[in-house]
Amino acid sequence: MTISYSLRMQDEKTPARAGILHTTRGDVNTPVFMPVGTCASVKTVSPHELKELGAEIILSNTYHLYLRPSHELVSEMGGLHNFMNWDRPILTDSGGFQVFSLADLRKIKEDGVVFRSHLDGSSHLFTPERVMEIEMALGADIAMAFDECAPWPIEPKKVEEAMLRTHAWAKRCKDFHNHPRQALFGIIQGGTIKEYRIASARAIAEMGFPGFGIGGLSVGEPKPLMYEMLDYVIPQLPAEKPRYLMGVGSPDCLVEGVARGVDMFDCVLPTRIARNGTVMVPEGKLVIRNAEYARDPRPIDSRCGCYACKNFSRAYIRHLIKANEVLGIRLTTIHNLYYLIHLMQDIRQAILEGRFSEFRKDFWKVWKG
RNA sequence: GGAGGGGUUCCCGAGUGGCCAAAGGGAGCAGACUGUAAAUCUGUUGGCACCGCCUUCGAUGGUUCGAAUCCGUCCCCCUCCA
Repeated sequence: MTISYSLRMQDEKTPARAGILHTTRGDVNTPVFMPVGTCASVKTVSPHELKELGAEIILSNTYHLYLRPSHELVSEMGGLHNFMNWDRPILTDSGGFQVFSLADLRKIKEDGVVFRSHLDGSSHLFTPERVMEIEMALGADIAMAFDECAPWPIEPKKVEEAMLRTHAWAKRCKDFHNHPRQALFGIIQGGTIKEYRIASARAIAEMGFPGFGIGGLSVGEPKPLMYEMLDYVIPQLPAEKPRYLMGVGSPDCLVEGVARGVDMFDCVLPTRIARNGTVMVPEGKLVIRNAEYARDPRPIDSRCGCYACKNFSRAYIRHLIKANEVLGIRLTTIHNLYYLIHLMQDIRQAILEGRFSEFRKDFWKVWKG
């Protein structure tokens, strides 16, 4: 077994749980938030800083690294960890999300997906087998199966097609994958249809992956609908394996995801909104670029222990953002990542101490959205 | 002193009789952002009693049904020649 999950504490009132994900590159405490480094870099922050922020595992992307600099080059440079100088666990997404996000540049076929490169227009066929080759070459600790992330809203027929294709591809990924030090996670689809979600969870669970991605959510559907889907999916999954809610990362969704039994999350939200001048605070978000903070001497959040909050005022950070100084987006990125990583630490602690429900209640008392 | 060019809405800058409250860019203000084609994108930026009216294109006086656009005078800036 390349990866295993051990449960430390199961919440009594909810499916929430705290555990440890054991990988060949070390343990990861769950529930965990994984910062996203699509192109082998968590935008604006160094691996050293990521560690200081408390990041235990990060995400990278098969499709983007395949296009540039190419998986062969990464492999030649000693694999992804060596290439980017990150010695903790890495999870690579398969390119399944790009089936959704680059919808105008791809064509789905039964055998795989033909992408037209956004870099130079060239065509690239992504089959499950090809994706496995690329992910094995990159050498992350966890690889994701190649799936079809469907948009929302969409006709039920299309949801079913995407789901069945994802199942077929998951099987092909599993049959092809043979990296000795890399775990392969399957991905559950099924849109926002209860029957499909349950069927997909069962089908993927049956294939015996060491962990499960819950995909196709957080693509525009209302949050309550996403929560509802989690309520259907999680009970179908084996308790001894980790569950990963893909692409979810707003604080409220993290709390509610954990409350439903999710162990892992990733999201570009904290890093992206940071670059666009917004920071996360317990009340929700604070648009630091707005004029009301021009003369605000306070830190982003006086309760926060991050480097930005320990050293700089809102006025200064706003100035940096407005002036397009890179330090500005670095500080907001550092703050947002710190906030989410520490939110997860707090959640873990609450679960371990048997007070998760109170924690959740307190979170919602403060949260304004 | 002579010759030429120019002064446009916060800034740069287009417009040379009506379709002009005036292109475009910048700056400003606000919104969006959830497995990253994103330091991106969208909206907005004279006033108001806002499907209409008022004020604005250096100043002022004219021509005209109608002027940022044409004419007179004045003010200011730039280039070249003395």
